[in-house]
Amino acid sequence: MADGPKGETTGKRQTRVRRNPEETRRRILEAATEEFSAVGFEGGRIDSIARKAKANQRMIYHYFGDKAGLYVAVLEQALSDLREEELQLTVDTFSPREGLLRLFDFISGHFDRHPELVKLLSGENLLDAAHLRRSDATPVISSPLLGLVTQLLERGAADQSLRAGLNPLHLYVSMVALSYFHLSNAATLSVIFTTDLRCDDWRAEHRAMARNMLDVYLGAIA
Amino acid sequence: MADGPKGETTGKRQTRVRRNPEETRRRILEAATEEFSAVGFEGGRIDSIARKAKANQRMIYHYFGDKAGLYVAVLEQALSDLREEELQLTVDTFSPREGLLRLFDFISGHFDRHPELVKLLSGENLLDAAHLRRSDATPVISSPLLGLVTQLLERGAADQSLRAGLNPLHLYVSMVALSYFHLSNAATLSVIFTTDLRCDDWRAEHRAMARNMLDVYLGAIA
DNA sequence: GGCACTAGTAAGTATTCATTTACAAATGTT
DNA sequence: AACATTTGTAAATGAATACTTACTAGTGCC
Repeated sequence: MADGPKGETTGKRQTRVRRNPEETRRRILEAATEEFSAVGFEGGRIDSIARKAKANQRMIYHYFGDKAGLYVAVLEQALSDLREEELQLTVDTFSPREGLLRLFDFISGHFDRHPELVKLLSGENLLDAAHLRRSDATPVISSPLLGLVTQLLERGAADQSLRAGLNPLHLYVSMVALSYFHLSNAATLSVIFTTDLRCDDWRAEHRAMARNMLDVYLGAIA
Repeated sequence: MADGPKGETTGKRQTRVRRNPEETRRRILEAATEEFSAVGFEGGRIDSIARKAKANQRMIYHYFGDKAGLYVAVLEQALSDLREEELQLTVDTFSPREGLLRLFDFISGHFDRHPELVKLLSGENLLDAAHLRRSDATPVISSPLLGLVTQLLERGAADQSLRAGLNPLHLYVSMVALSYFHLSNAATLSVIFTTDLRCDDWRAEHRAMARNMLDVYLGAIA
């Protein structure tokens, strides 16, 4: 039983909520995603995350080990979510060109719907992917989408609707560049060009223009 | 005159180097550029910057006010350097299409030669351009390159080598996307795809592919 | 019901960090 | 030469921060 002084704190304590380890861990992860995507790893604060999660700081160390462990878990969760959606994609019923355009639509749509992923990836690159390199969850971060690009390019070479010998990784990186950059760098671009690159109209128009650029290119590499 | 205890420190002091305020300020700015481009604003450390600069921490506050002031000065310097190079560009003697390709070559070349600018811009976007917004050096951060894009598109519309009505900012942002993303996100892409996107061969090939994509697109919007 | 273990709370600790204080030396001005 | 100002050094300070310690309460198992 508690001694005097400590017994006093018992009176101060609010009644504890029922235990729910999965729910606590989930809330911590969600709060950490919000925090790290807003200010990056070094800007993130453990006490701020605990507060947002309505959990004790101790629980962060209990579930994740340390701040870096939490951050890696956040990255893995975000990349795992992306992978889950990528695994739903099928492009078998489309022509190679249309299939590639559908992949572009998926990529740009996913980044539009998940600005936190854009921020997390940008932040992790700032740190030279030092934390992601430590991840041992390779299967959850690997992207099946490159495989789809490869398949489509092979199919296009076979039916001669696309030129043979195209490098899928180069094409993939260009497609992602056209989907990602206007989101990731919207803040500085808006300041430098005194134009709001964040409004929905601008973004929709930009996606359409970028999609058209890709489409024209795919038509030309026929 | 020094009192007793403090007089003792005189004996400890190394002989001071000759004063050179411009040189000290330059070394601090250079060291801060290195530090902030490596780890971002929040990851940057004043003592680390002072050490790299071979200057006293006090001097950082003397010249720049505070950490944020130093960071803004770093951003302004980097953007001013870019602007200086952009102001050297002329595309008057080129066809609109060739002129735009030359601008693409400039953009991608500048980012290749200045990886610290890529990191600084990515880092500042992570912070929602909060520091850049505070900059009052608007003339040095504004980019003349968009004006060149605009001129070329207008000239192309006039001589009918390019379609009329194209939005210069959308085209500009796409051109920068194709020049920047493979550099800014090379770290995470290398981990996810277990391919080194940092080697020179990969980058040269990627630039050529991206340039071709732009070229094809410009040909198609004739 | 008792015991062992885990989830969770509250508070504390050591270190880090940006910034300031106090002062000395170099330099410019009179 | 004396004085004023600026550049620069060294150390200190207060706040922030990640993480740990000590403990309590909830839960599972026997």
